[in-house]
Amino acid sequence: MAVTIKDIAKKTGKSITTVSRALHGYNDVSPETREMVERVAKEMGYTPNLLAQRLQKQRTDTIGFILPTFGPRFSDPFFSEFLAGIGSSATKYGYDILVSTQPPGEKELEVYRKKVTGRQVDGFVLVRTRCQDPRINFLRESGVPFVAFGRTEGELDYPFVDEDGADGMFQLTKHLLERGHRRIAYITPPMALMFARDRWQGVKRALDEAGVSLPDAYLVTGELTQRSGREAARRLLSLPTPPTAIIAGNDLMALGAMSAIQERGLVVGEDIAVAGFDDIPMSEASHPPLTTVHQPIYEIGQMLTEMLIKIIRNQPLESQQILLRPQLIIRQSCGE
Amino acid sequence: MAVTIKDIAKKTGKSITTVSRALHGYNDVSPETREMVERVAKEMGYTPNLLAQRLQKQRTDTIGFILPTFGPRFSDPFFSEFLAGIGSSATKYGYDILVSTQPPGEKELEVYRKKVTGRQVDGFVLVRTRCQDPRINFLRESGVPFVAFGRTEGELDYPFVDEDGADGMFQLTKHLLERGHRRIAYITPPMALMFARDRWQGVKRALDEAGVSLPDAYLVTGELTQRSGREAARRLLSLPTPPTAIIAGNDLMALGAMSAIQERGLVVGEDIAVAGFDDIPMSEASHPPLTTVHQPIYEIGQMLTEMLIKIIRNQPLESQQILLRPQLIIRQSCGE
DNA sequence: ATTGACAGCCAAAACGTTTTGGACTATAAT
DNA sequence: ATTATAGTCCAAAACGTTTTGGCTGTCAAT
Repeated sequence: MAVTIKDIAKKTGKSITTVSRALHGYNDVSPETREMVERVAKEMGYTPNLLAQRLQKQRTDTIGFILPTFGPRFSDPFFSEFLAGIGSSATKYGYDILVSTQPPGEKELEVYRKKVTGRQVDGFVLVRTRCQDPRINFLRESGVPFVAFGRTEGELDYPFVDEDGADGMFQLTKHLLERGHRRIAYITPPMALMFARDRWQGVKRALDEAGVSLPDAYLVTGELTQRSGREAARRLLSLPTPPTAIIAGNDLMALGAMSAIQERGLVVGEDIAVAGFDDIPMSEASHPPLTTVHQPIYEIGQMLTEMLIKIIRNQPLESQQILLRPQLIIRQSCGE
Repeated sequence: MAVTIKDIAKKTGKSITTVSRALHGYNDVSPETREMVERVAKEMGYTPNLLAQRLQKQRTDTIGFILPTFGPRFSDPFFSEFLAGIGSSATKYGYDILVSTQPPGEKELEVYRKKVTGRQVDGFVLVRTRCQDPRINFLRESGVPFVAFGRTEGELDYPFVDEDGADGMFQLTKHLLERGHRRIAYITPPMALMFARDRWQGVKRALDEAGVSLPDAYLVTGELTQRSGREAARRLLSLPTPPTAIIAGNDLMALGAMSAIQERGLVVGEDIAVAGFDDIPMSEASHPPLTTVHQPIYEIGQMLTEMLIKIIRNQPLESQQILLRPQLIIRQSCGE
């Protein structure tokens, strides 16, 4: 069926060794032979069998990326942008991306292990790090190259890119405090996620410094989706003394919160302020446009991939831990 | 480094043949041997080298999916949901997904070709079909298994799943007509995309049947993003006689259009109606919630993947072409 | 005439599996 | 005592590459 190096050897009358070497620019084949081999290869439509190549070379030129899907309707714009970033760098360096979907939990590590020992990938891009992240321990111990988007608690001896969520939320919360808000509520992602804890630290610090307290009822947990943001906001709005400002741990939940406010007939930005984190494209187009903290997802995907490839290739890394300074994006959802 | 079948053979004192057969449930190995092999394999942490396995078996258990990325900020919630659907079925049947990013154009087919002849994938899931789609011609001719989300012009002799966009838009447009709208504008995706043409047919037919004409200036093209939807809507609103209703070819553009309307101080659903297509999660949470046509992206991803796997395995397909009947979702963006 | 250097070529091993086509032993049937 | 049968086992080939460690012939220098 598919044409192999053997077919070319037969056609050209050379050995398969010579064909292989001719195609790879070795200098122990004569120019005429090389030219002939190349011509025949092209004529016959030869493409190397990557499986065989990889088996022999003991590397896969493939990067693993495991999507932490929760439930069926999984539609986080975050991931398509991130994946596009990974893809752009991967393509640039001739790598493929092997994607699996696997919810966090029991079988998770097994998937990672299988991909590694099964020689399917050369390394991993991790995403959504948890405070105690078994994946990181596992990969660190087994010596598999990996990079992470996000940090963990404990020792940070692995390569990562992260945005300083504490600083971002600090800026954002301060912005709200400066605008006079004192009853500020926070919708947090599950605290097991490292960035959730991080962002919460930022909120907390800003409030503490201003001497503002946040009652227990003002701290609610959402699942990162619009739907859960809306439900969380509904609860907040039903409190005896509802907040005058709601900060959400990500934009999707902030947008959900906006819709909960609007369904009550209140005006976001006037009656109540809303802010998010991520600056997904949607946030610019919402009504009112959402005040948020920018995160360059696409670029982070690119950076991580390039770092990973360097690690795989044993090339030096100029900086193996990158903490990005967040940028506050002020729009109208917290008032004019 | 990694433990191979050979190591197990050495340890157990059996041949590699026997080890292989023991691990695969052949009945020509004694129960004791089988048990011993299995125990040792587990002890040593054996995982088969998938590269070797695949090279030998001449199949890859991998599905190819090539993301048609346009430009750097590529953040379409559509794709993460679709990918999650593919992933769920792929995992179920033990397949992996190989993802590449590649904009439509010159080098596109080369990527497909390389993945096939390089034995990286057993088949493809195609997405965003174009009216004249070179990918389909190529795959059809080379006999590679594939399934497509969407149809093309010309002969439809390949397996696909699609939602009847013409019917969906027909229903939607009729809904607007029934509500008294006569000045209806349409923001279309690029007409080279099959679903764009399809949906436009539906709009057109509804208008024709009602004897309503759509002036040239009311038909504008967007690039499927919020940003382009907003820009298109701005143009429409600046017309001497602006439309009273705007239909967008997808939800993202509809949401962009809503923001253009709101930035003019107009009220969506009262001053002007807006409708979209897709029913992405965002549409439910927008303000006002968007009237749209539902598309079960996740399920479509699943269906396509299962179809593809059946084709790869030469199993019969109960129906190889599926056209889904769309469901109109009426919310508030076209009035109460 | 020998030696050395070099250009051009190739057989065979290796990567880790699965499968083919037996071989061997013990027991049962003739 | 021979022949079948069944139960275990295995050597070798195959999948398509790359790499190792040669070999052969030519030419120039000694």
